[in-house]
Amino acid sequence: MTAQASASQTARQRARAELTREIKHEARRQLASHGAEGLSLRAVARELGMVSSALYRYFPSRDDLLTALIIDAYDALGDAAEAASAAAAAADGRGRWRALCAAIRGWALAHPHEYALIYGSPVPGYQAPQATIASAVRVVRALGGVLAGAGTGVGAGDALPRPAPPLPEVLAGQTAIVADAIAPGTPGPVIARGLIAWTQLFGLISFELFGQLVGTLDPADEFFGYAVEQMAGFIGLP
Amino acid sequence: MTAQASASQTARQRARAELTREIKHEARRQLASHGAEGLSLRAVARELGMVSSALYRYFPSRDDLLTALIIDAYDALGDAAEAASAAAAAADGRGRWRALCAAIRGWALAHPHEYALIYGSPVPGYQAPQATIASAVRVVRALGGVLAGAGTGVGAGDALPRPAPPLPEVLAGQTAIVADAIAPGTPGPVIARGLIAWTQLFGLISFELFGQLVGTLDPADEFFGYAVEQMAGFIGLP
DNA sequence: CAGCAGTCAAGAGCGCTGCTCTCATTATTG
DNA sequence: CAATAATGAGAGCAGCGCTCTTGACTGCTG
Repeated sequence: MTAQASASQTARQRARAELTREIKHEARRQLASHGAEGLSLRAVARELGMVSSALYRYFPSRDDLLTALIIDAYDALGDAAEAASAAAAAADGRGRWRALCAAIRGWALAHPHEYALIYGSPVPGYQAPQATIASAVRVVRALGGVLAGAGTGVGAGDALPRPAPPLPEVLAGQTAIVADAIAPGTPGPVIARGLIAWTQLFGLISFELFGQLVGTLDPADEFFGYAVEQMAGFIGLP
Repeated sequence: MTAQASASQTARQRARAELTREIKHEARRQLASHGAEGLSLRAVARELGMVSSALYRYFPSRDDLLTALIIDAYDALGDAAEAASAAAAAADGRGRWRALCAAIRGWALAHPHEYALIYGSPVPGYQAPQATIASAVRVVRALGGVLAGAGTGVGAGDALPRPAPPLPEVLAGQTAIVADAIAPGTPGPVIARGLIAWTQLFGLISFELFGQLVGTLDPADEFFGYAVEQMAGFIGLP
């Protein structure tokens, strides 16, 4: 119920917003160098020249600070994905798929700890709040954009490289929900294959980042490119 | 240089082995209830009725205890995979693939924290020692066993549902190394597709366990089954 | 059989963590 | 201008991983 317009905040409000940003910035720096487990409120406060207890005026707990970083990370990845999707020609489904995969992997390699924060094992007692979901769905929606033009043009699911078996009941309902959210009107089997490609994409990136590929597929660039093309065929992109 | 035969250890040696096992057992219990981050040496010692410093006689650091748990987890998963593979009929490639996937997912769902320990984000400063790799490769080798009978019978990579493009140079070398390790004689494109299926399998399981599927594919049983069949076709299983 | 070397659990203590509470100061509001 | 709310500082609590020292115990050897 403040009479102030949001454009002209009070000095205190501006200072608060500024400090909140600085705290997140410093926390992200520590996250990048020491990982989520090494993120310490006291160290952040120390670096900012304040005392640790003062930090609790801005984030009520360490988990809340982590949640803020998680949302920021989802949004940063969502930005990268949406930008790559928008830059690609709408008619070239496979090209857009390539660009999208490359953008996602590129962001992950550039921000490994932030990627681990959102796609790695969740911190034990930590339950992702509803607020993160809206940001998390953005990258999935970008993938849905590719899917929308995949199977529909040439006659529903028949364009798939192999005849797709009909979906069992529960799965049909689930894919319908997903379709409504990310690619309305897309038939269930196409959605299902897209979701399989989605899990493959992030499974590969996670394996690369988390060290499952060392010693074998170590420079994973070629394998990643190969997988992207194979999965493009798998989801029915021409 | 002890004159004792390993079968008849001294009382001290047996006591040491026993306590080492008990420590790992209690640590695994805490891991299952509080996660890796919540694993506390002091709590383990407390539960065992000893003082924390005594525990350092058995594991020089918390990381060493975690490493022991990681190796145990890889071995447990390897056991489950090998048992499932051995139980399936050798001639039925797709049946063996199904059994293998089900066994791996089943173990993961039954031991989520241990799964997160080995396939989740690695703890920051922690570098997986060489000793873990030997155990980690077992489940991959089990998957290779399925692959060995996949594309070879009907004429190399031509049995694949879609013509597989030739592998780029580096990837060809990498798949050759992998083939030697898990499925000797298998052509590169078959190996590459198998590795893609591998990343898809674990990507899906990780998504399910780490909460990326809640609200959409939440009971993931049907989707998992569908993905297994689709990937079976993808890697060329009849 | 006595003595000695090696092994062990225990205790105290260091520096760190997240978090809470109180208190003085400052900015905003009626 | 005075009341109110927000803010930062400080002290303190319980917990953590880890180190070092101390005293007791075990099993081998002279």
